[in-house]
Amino acid sequence: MKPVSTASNERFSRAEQAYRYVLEFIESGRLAAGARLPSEAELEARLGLSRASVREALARLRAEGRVNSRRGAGSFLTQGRPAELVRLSTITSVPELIEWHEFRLALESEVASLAAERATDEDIARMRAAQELLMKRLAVGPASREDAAFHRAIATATRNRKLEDAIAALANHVIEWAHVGQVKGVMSSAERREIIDIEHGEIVDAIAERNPERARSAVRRHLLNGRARLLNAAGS
Amino acid sequence: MKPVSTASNERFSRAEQAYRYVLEFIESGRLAAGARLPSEAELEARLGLSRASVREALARLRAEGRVNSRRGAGSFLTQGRPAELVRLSTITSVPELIEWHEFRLALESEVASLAAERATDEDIARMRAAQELLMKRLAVGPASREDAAFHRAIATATRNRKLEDAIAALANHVIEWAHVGQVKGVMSSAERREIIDIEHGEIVDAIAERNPERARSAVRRHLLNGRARLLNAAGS
DNA sequence: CTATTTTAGTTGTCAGACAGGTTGTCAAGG
DNA sequence: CCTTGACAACCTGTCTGACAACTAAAATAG
Repeated sequence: MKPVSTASNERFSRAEQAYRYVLEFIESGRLAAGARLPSEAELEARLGLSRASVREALARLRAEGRVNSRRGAGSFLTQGRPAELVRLSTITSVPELIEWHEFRLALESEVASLAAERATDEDIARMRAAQELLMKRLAVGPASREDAAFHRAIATATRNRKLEDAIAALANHVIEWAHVGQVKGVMSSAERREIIDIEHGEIVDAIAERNPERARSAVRRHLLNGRARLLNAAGS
Repeated sequence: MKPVSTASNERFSRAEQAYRYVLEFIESGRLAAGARLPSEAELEARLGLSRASVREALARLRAEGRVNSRRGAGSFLTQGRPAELVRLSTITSVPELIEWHEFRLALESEVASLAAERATDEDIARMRAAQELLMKRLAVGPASREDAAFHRAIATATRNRKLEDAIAALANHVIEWAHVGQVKGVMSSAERREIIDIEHGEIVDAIAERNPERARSAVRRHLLNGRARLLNAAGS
């Protein structure tokens, strides 16, 4: 049953042969956007491979977003673009930093609201723990990682993987490039620490009390204050 | 008023359950970079799934570059991380569709609010034009592109390129995969058209009025209604 | 101690089967 | 005419069991 291996073919796994075949089929343009591609059984027959190999190839194409499979119906070409969301590129200017900051604000305020609706007691305990760790580290130096971890702990409570991933990536990204704005400034580090403690505390309290609106505005205030701190140091 | 529960739903495919399990295992940090993950047989036993499902999950992780497998040896974590925000990959289940929908809601409501603060008269004219085009096309058939264009017109007014790009990508993505939910509705297409017309009208009016809060809640209502329409099979 | 062989464990692939969902057909009834 | 409902054919998702190809570590022979 197995295909006579013209030994040069054996450099690719069976699954990869199938992958290349389908990919070429797609990119040759023989299929319109959204069209159905041959069924797994059909490919199996055409390629002389087992369904497992064919399915492995399709799984890869699915993960790459080129193909979409619907049970009972078939596998279809994805219409339009290959689609990434947005790339986290290097930040080179203050306006760009602000753009990301707005992006973050949009996600985090909604996240806080959702967290207030869905957080378990364990979630809230984790937030408090993260906050405590952050303050402890902040007492002896910078603590970007811990700050990101705190925001991530909130995102976890939403039970939404996409939001969680985005928050984690964004928090890291914005924090990492914060040096584009002049951070060191008007405020003593002790002062900053105290403000962060208060603001984070308000966020967690609002979530603990299951108050979505309060959580949303607490986050909003926190991030807007952070932005103001960032900018007015650069401004004056 | 209770939100649709996204967390405990058993509607994840088996392969996706496995995917999420392994992904969480990876990201929990219990594994060093380059370390070996549990064998397929082990995962099979832990999750109570068949090897086929486990392999499908691993295939996806391989395609995403998080894992690489060596025959005879095992599957290993890849070292180093891609610095993307979040990838718009295949949507395979209703809960996943809802996750993206929530993501979109977070961005779009903030976008509407910013648009209300910043939109020029030209921006608003463009929104109205996009809306008109959408309704015209909707009269003769589906008009996903035009719908996405409308939402993008709003995003443009924020003068934030990151938000604009993300909105465009997300609107396309969610719309494109909408078939995962139950699209066929209790509602006639004429009814749907009218509702969309009204809801979109409210959004533009709020922005034209320069009323951020009203714009935010109009978008919120629009998207939540859209989601309800999408999921409608379970509803009422 | 070194070199070789054995052995247990792991991924890749094959085969067949069934479950659960979709789509087009077609006849009955308005 | 066309709508409606049942139905059959088809498709993907998943399970089961098996074997082949390969690796790495243990066991063994020198």
